[in-house]
Amino acid sequence: MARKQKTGSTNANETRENLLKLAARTFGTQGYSATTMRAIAEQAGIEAASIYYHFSSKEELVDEVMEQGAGRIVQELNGHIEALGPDATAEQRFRAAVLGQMTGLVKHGDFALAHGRLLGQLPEAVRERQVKRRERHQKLWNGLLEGLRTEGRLRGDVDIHLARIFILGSINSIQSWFNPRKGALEKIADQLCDMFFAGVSPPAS
Amino acid sequence: MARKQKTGSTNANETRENLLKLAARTFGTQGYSATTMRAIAEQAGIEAASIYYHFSSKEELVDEVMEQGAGRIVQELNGHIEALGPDATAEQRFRAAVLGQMTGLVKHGDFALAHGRLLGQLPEAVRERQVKRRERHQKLWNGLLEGLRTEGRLRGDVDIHLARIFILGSINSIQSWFNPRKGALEKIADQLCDMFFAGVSPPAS
DNA sequence: GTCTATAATGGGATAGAC
DNA sequence: GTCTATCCCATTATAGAC
Repeated sequence: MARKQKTGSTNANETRENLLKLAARTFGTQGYSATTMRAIAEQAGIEAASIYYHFSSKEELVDEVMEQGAGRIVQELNGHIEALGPDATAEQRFRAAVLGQMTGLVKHGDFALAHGRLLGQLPEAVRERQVKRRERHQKLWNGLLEGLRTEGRLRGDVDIHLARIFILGSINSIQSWFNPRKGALEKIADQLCDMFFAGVSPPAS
Repeated sequence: MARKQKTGSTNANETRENLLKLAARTFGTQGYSATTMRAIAEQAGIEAASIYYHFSSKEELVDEVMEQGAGRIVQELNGHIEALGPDATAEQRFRAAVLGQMTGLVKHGDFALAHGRLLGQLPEAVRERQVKRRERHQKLWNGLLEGLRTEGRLRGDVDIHLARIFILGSINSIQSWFNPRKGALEKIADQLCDMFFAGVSPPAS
C-alpha cells in the first residue's frame, strides 16, 4: 500500500518525479544546452527558481534523467530474460533481450530517448559515468552473443563485435520510427531476429 | 589549375572553408546550442564578429554544414555505384552503396558526424530542409533494396522497410567506433554485407 | 577582411519573503 | 515548497573604425 509522506504541504516527491519526466522529454527533443530550466519549469507550472528546491543544478537534473533512462532499459531487458527461467537456450535469451530492449525503449520513451541522444552533449562528470554504464551494457550483449557461439548458433567466421554493433544499431533505431499502430513490437523483434539469425547461423545443411 | 581570387587581401574563400570545417567539428561534438560563435572563431584565430562577414548568422552556418555533410555522403555513395558501370547486378550496386556510404562517413568525418547528430537540434527552417533530404536518401536505399528483390536476392517475406532500417542503422553506427588501424573499411563493409545477405537471401538449396 | 565596442536578450543560480 | 527579485555572465548580432 502507498506510504504517507513525512513532509506536509504539497508532495515534494510527486513534483520531483513530474519535473524529471518533463526534463527527460525536453532534454531528449531539444538537447542538453537548448533545454532551459525556465522551459522545464513552465511545463510544470512553476517558476525556474523552484526547481532548485528539488535539484541542486541542471547538471544533477540531467544526471538523474540519464540514470533513469539507462536503468529502465536494463531493467526491462533483464526482466524479459529472467522470465524465461534458468533452462532457456542462448537463442531464447537473445531473442528475449532484443524484445526486452525494444520494449524498454518504447515503454520509457522520454527517458530512453534522452539517454540515447544526450551522451555526446553532457557535462564531463555526467558523461564519464554514463560512458561506463554503456560499456557495461555492451558487455551484457557480448555475453549474450558468446552464449550463442557456445551453443553453436553463430558461424565461426562471424565477428562478435560487429554482430553486436549490427543488432544494437538496429534495435536502437526503433526510437526514430516505431509506431504502435504499424505492428506489434513482438512481431518486429521477431522479424529482426529472423534476419539476424538467418545471417549468422550456419547453413542448415 | 588554381584560379586566382578577384578579392585582394587575405583570401575570403579560404577563411570561409576553414570556418565551415571548424564549425562542422564543433557542432558535431558539442551539439548546436552548445556551439558558440566565439568557440568557432577562437579556433580559427579570429573574433566572433568576423564570422559575420562570411556567414549571415549561426543558422546559415549550420545549414551549410548540414548541406555539405549530406552532399558529401551522397556523392561518395553515388561515385562508388557509378564506378561499377551500367551492367552491374543489384547486389554489386548494393555492396558498392554500403562501402560508399561508409567511406563517405569516414572520409568526411566532421561533416558527416554533424549531419548525423544535429537533425533533432536544428532551428525549424533548417531542420525541415534536412528532413526532406533524408527522405530522398532513404528512397535511394529503398530503390537499391527493390533492385535486390527484382533480381531474386531478397526472400519474399522480408520487409524492405525493416531491412533498410537494419542496414542503415548498422552502416551509420560506424561513426562511433571505426578505427582505421583496426581493419580496412572494405573488409568491414564486406562482413556487414555478408551478414546481411546470408539473412535476406533465399536458402541456397 | 578583421577589429573593438556594445546592444539586446536570455541563461543558471541564489537570497530571502511568504 | 514556491514565489519575486536579482546577480552575473554568456550569447547572437550589429555598427563603425581601420
